[in-house]
Amino acid sequence: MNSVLANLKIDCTNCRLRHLCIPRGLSKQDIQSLSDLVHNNTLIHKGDFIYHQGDDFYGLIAISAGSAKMLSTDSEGNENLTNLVLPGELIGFDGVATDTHQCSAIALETVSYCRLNPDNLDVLCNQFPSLLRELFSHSCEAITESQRNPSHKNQAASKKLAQFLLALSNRLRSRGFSSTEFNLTLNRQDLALHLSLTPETISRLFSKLHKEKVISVTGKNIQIINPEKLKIIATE
Amino acid sequence: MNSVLANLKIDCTNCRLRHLCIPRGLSKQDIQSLSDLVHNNTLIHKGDFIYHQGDDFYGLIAISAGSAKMLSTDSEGNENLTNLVLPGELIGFDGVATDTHQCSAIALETVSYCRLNPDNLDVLCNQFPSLLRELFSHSCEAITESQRNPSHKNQAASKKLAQFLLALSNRLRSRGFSSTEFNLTLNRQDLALHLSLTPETISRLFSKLHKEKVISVTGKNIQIINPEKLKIIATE
DNA sequence: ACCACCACTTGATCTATATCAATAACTTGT
DNA sequence: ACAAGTTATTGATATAGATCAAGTGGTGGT
Repeated sequence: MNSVLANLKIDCTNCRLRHLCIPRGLSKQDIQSLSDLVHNNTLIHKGDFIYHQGDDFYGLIAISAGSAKMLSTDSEGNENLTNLVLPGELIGFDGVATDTHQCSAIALETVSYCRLNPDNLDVLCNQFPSLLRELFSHSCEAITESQRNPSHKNQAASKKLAQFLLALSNRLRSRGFSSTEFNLTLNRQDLALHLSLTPETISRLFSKLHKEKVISVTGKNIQIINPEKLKIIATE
Repeated sequence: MNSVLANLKIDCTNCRLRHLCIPRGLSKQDIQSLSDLVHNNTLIHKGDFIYHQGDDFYGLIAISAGSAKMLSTDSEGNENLTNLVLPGELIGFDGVATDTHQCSAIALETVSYCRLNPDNLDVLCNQFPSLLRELFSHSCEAITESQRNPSHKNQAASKKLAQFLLALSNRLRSRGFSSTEFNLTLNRQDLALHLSLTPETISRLFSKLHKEKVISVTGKNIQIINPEKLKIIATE
């Protein structure tokens, strides 16, 4: 490949997201080794599955662009939207313990991702205990997070929505995106599923917050107009 | 110590819980090394804290007898009962990522536990990558579990309670206890907190299930009389 | 550009569970 | 064994959000 595009090849050493992704805590040399083993920047489209619930463990996946949703269907057939995944975030942990994915990961828009497959993950973990240590720490953080702030918890619907919006805003900021205006890639149905509410309630809440000039809602475009007020709603 | 009690000294190689505890996946020799580094069988009483939220990471702790509750207070001061812990279960993961415990662990009755302190954990993980691998797997399982089956999720109160009782019954069975009759060490208030309900609702549900002869409730003693019916309630 | 479909909004009603309140049954300490 | 405090039960009422229903708007395909 002799084009200018060749110079744009992204690997882990020059990835803008490297401090948010797998290599946290690795040396520069370690990152190079990681980079050699990672499948870089696979591109998929809206609605495509990154992996399906029930699939063999597909490896650890860092979303480099776009967003995805994690969907899990329980034994009764009820769907659960466990997470919204943003660029720089890592998924695939649901396949580690059982070697079978317990959730599906589905693109909400065009998504680009990097993947460390299970074999290479083993190789790398044997070579660099610090990576495994990092992954252990990462997964412990996720447990604590999901147990301490369960978005499903019974509480005022407005509080749940405000907390979701503020958490999303913070995650976007920490990843270099605007924290005050963003595109909500989840639709009302998915958001309702995530917060254990109905689409009608979500819709009414958006209308109310819009009318009260706390946020501006135009379809999927959200602007946070009065973050202070939103924080009050999130805590009352 | 020249008494017969000396012969009862329990270490990881002869612990009845070894297959449920930290050593899953370790060789016999590895288990011996583990045993040498573990503080065995500390005894504490009802209401005592194993560690407090905010404490420095205290290590990984295996409950060998008795039960405990994990309590987490969020920034607004709301308490959350994230888990009930049974003998053979491992806690302390909430201190790994930040080196500070994000939850408190409190004995619900007389509790005996073994502890692997942070320094020895590091030593052991460097020596036996398979232990770290095991811990990583364990924590991934916990993430998946808590995201897939959020006990806080909005759904019929009777369904949440039935699911809780069945899950508890299964955990007890897998640890060699009776799955049909047990002592509920959580009080109504704690159980309400755990399921995001009120103590009044818990009480009414117990009365109803008792009247319908699904379970028998005498204070904290629970007998599961009609497990099939309970399963139906848990899924409807 | 138009049509058909799907997602979203808005309104009216219903219901499960919270809340408030009073009593009953345990615990704990002396 | 008793008193005092705590925890659990039971009842009456209020309310947030689900459900049912109808209408609106945006999107994608031909």
